[in-house]
Amino acid sequence: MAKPAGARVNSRSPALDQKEKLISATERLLSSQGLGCVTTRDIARAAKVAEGALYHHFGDKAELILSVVLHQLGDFPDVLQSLPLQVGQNTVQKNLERVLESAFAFHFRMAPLVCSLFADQELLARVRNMMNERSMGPARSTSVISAYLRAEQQLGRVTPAAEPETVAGLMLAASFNTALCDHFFHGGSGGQAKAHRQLREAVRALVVGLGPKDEGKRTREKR
Amino acid sequence: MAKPAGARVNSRSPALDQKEKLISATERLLSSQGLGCVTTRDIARAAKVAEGALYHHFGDKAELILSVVLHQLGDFPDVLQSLPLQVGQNTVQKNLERVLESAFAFHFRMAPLVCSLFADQELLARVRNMMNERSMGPARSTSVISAYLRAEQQLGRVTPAAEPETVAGLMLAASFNTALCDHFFHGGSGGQAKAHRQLREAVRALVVGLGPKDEGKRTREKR
Amino acid sequence: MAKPAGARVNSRSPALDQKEKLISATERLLSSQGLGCVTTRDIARAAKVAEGALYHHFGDKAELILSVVLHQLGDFPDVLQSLPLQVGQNTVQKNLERVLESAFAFHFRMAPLVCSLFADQELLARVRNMMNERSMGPARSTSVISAYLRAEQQLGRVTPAAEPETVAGLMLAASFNTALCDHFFHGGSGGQAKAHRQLREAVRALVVGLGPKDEGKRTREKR
Amino acid sequence: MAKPAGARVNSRSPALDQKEKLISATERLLSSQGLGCVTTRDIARAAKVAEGALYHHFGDKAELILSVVLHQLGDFPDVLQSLPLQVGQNTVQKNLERVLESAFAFHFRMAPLVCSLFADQELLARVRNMMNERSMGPARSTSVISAYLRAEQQLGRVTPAAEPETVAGLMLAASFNTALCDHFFHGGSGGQAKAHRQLREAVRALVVGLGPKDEGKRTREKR
DNA sequence: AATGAATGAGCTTTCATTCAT
DNA sequence: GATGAATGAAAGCTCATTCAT
Repeated sequence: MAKPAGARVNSRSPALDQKEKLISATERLLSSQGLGCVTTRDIARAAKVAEGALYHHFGDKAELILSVVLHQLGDFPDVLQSLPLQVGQNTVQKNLERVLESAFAFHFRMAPLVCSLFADQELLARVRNMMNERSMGPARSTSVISAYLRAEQQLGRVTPAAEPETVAGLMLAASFNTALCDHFFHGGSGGQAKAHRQLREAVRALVVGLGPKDEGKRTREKR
Repeated sequence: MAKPAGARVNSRSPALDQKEKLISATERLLSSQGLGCVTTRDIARAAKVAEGALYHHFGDKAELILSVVLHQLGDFPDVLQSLPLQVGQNTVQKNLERVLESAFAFHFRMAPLVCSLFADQELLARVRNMMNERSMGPARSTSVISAYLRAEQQLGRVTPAAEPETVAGLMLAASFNTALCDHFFHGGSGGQAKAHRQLREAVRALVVGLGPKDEGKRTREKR
Repeated sequence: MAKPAGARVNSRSPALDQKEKLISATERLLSSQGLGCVTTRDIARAAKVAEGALYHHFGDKAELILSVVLHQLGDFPDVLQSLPLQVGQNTVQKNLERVLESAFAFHFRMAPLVCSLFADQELLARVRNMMNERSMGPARSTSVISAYLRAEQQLGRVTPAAEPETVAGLMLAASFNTALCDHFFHGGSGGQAKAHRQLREAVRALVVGLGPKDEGKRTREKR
Repeated sequence: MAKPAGARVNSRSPALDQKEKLISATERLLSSQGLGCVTTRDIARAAKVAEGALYHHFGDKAELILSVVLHQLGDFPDVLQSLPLQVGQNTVQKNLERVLESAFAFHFRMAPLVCSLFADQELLARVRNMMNERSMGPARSTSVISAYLRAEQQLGRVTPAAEPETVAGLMLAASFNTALCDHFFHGGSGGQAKAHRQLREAVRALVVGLGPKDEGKRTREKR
């Protein structure tokens, strides 16, 4: 992701160029064709690179796919970094809605690829290992959100009766599920608007029961 | 043309036998190897059937896969049929927990296959069409659960503030997500117990905010 | 071809029925699809007969094909039988034209099948043997025509300079060639009219040089 | 991308080598086994090339066959180019005999393959299109020969009564027919000598009627 | 490093033939 | 005899991977 100033005027090291071109071409193809139908030839052609070059940068096709998965999975958590700053700001609901919007964008992007890994258990296992080693996975997002919720509990803006981990998990589940269904039933072209509305309602449903005891109604009224 | 009752004691028409053997062998293989890695050869061998037989019973490989998907998807909704009978019985939470247990078993079984359809957009499209024609999909489950919730609202056991559709959706999302993550991160062998606990907590989190206003604590105490 | 009065009211022996149905169905299919694309299943379906029945009547598929070839090849020479009767009648040219018309109809029918035998040298060899054993082949047609020509030479209606065998061969070659080209270049739907005109001209070209010395012009004028 | 002059002494670009090897191996196999029995595996083995290589050079098997057909069909018309130069030389009969000799060699080579195309109507259609686009076909040969005949008519060496087109067509029909029958009835190993004699006689039969009026020894005079 | 022609194992699918009913 | 489900060898074709240039 860092972009070192290249020595050559016109580009970074061609090697890096190629590697990135391969990854982004693969990403593009995967989003339109499905893991099982993308060939190394397609990729090389789309990246405008020789087929053999793929094997300079990646041990095999699976490794390239792995890189793409990593690339896609990598860029989400950053979105969450601003959440802690929102503690006590706006309304809890508004803050959570904003987070879910990002989460959804992320889930919407990565769902087809991540799901299609199930088509190749071996590849899935490799991804699993990789993610375990780097402790990636939804746990991180969950913990950011639940930390936020705990902080709001401290401020009395969320009932202490709520289980932050569970609520966070529910929210992310809703987001991922909505994204997945959109792809599954509408080929990813289904009403994004509808998806967002669903998510807002999910947040509200959760917040309804999370507001400070005597505030329950008000929270709802604010919205 | 006549289909004489088989002379063999132990089986129905061999044709049906073969068809079923093919489907169940495929089901088995798919769950252990992934859609993209299962060949017709594997299937025939596992079903102890000639490779050509596959094409007597199914137009092509995709149609067989489709049958398996249908087979897996088909047996869930029945589980929900008893839910309406529970209205007013036990506690709301207990009833929902029980439903989610079935849902989870179903989701746990079908998630890998359904997800792996994303690896083959063409096949996915066929499944999509099939499901649309038969109006399968999560909408049905959601509506059963939300109908139940509405009934409980009438009885005053669930706060009228709750949006039944949304709550039902959240519950199913939680179930599917838990199942999926279990497969993704633990190869399906991860702690089923842990998954069930998570789901119970999810139900509680939702019920916390859904109990009748002055009962919130009690609901929790009961558990 | 003989049709013995069947014992049963409604049909001849079903076995014969089947055999004929198979042959004529095959004939029909071959004329529209090409030897290499006609499967035993197609044949059985077209003949409304079980696939296995084919093997009661014929040792294998090739034998059925062989029968069809025989059937097609068989019905021509009869057409020529009336030629000897024409000696001295009408004009030579008219008589030859009439013969060529029949020859062409025959050639037009059998050319695609006979030619497609070249796609399977083994089958071709079997046909060859069969034809040799029965001394089938163009030799017979040639000899009928050349006998006719010789007779006309006796009558002075054809110049003695003509080589009857050669002329007969040229005529049949023209007929077969015209039929073949029609199929090859126009899929058999090419102008039949044009083909007939070509053949008439071929006959004339040959007769022009064959007429008795002082009759050459007249022959042509008559036409 | 650059195509360096091969380091190997003995060959052109290996790619060209392969393509040619494939074509000539296919040609060889086709002449001994028949279109319907030659598999891509056979071809690859005979060409000492990997099976996959076939698909680098040709879109599919049919395209390779097409190339072979083109290759066979391509080299004839050149033979005719010298014919115009013979106008007025030698005797008409000698000139025509010489042409027919070449034609026969050509027909003898290509007949089995061209005929076997009838076994696969789809392939036949492709060949038909290809030939139409390039205006190949017997028309060209016919027109060269008939142009020659017309020139000889001008010189008075051929009677003006002859229809050059028709005579040319008859000659080529005789040639093709002779070749075809040789393959059909004698597997291509039948007496070539006999075939040549037949053709010479055919030419004579035609020329008998084509000689100039005052030269033709009667037969010709009359016409 | 970069190329892309070449490889060949392995895929889905077809089809002549068999055989229990 | 008649059936058609079942067989399995073999077909055409694909594609991840290698390697000479």
